[in-house]
Amino acid sequence: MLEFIILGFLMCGDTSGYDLKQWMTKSTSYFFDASFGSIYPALKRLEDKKLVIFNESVQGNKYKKIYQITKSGKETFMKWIEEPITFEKSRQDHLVKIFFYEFLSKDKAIANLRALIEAIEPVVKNLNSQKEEAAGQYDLYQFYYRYATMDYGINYYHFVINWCRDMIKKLETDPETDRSQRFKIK
Amino acid sequence: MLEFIILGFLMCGDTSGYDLKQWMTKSTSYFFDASFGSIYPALKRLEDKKLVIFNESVQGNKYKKIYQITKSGKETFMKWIEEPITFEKSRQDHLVKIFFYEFLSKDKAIANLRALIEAIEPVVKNLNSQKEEAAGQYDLYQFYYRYATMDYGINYYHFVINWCRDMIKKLETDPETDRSQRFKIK
DNA sequence: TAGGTCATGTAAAGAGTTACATGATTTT
DNA sequence: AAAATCATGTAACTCTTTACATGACCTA
Repeated sequence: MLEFIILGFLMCGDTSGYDLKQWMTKSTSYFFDASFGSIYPALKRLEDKKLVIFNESVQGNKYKKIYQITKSGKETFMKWIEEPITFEKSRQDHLVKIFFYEFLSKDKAIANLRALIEAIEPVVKNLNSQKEEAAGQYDLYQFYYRYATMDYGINYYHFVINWCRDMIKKLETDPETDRSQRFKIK
Repeated sequence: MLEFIILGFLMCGDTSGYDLKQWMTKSTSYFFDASFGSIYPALKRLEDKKLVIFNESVQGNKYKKIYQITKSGKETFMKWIEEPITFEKSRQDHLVKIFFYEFLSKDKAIANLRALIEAIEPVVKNLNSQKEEAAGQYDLYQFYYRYATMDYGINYYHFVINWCRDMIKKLETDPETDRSQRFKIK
């Protein structure tokens, strides 16, 4: 997966491993991210397979490896992008604890759900400002799909926040939902 | 994470490694799943830490290890469940290809988006019937949170499907969105 | 001149899946 | 009698992060 994403970014223009990470942080990190510890070895593998080449850019004593996609790399990428999208159930770690919230007191459940909302809110704000920034810089038509994935991200976060809010509301109005007493450790 | 989920299931009652997997498939697989290759070693680790114990259940020549949570296991679980929910950006693999769909022809993009919808639809249907099944068997109040997470799943899938439909509609009505010609391999 | 950022890379550890091995029991 | 399912377990592999190492450049 990571190797294809790198090829995708290189389809858009030559860049370094370091900058690749910056691009990911700015544009894909809300649905896909990678650390330097996986990016650099991935570039090495792509180089071994001759899907990318690099040119050393030296400025003073500072050097940079500028990677470029090869013809074979472009073909590999196009083959991948044309294939059907495989739908994998994605892990939603925040649901795991909530699934077992029957064991938590209602007050604590509400407090933790509120804290979750507060943890998500800055992420949406960040994504919103990224979208606005992108709107000023790029052509809406050419980057149609990127805008769409950003909208996906924003709406997905809103969905999670609204689901939490709904839950809090129901917990606050229904006096029957605290069953945690049953499970007190004896 | 897996170890805590196992403790959570054992909080609800004694069970075997095999049945643990069945429970996960039925109730958490749309946001968390694990294979036997991770469940059995996890049970072993929990046993080493004395958070669970097991009793051998022998019926004829067939044996089963029935695991039970210990007092220390319950305390470990309760400590975990009370902690704030950490929000991690979750990988949404289906977005990765779409992010780069500027390189795909509009026709192929639409076809692949339609295929994605068709891949998600049976998953929603499955989750819907699970929810109905659960509604008949369990107390709505006691399993309030489980219903809520199922609703999350169903609504999340609907969200993805609607986002894809919206995209298809926009692609079909707007003649400007096919820019893939630019990127043909020379 | 100290601390932050730029820039690349590696080693170890973590968390998981896939594939296999084993053998009993149940279904067709 | 064969095939599917029940039931446990291990070994190899994959993919990833974290932590570290190195060194240059930039800014307060």
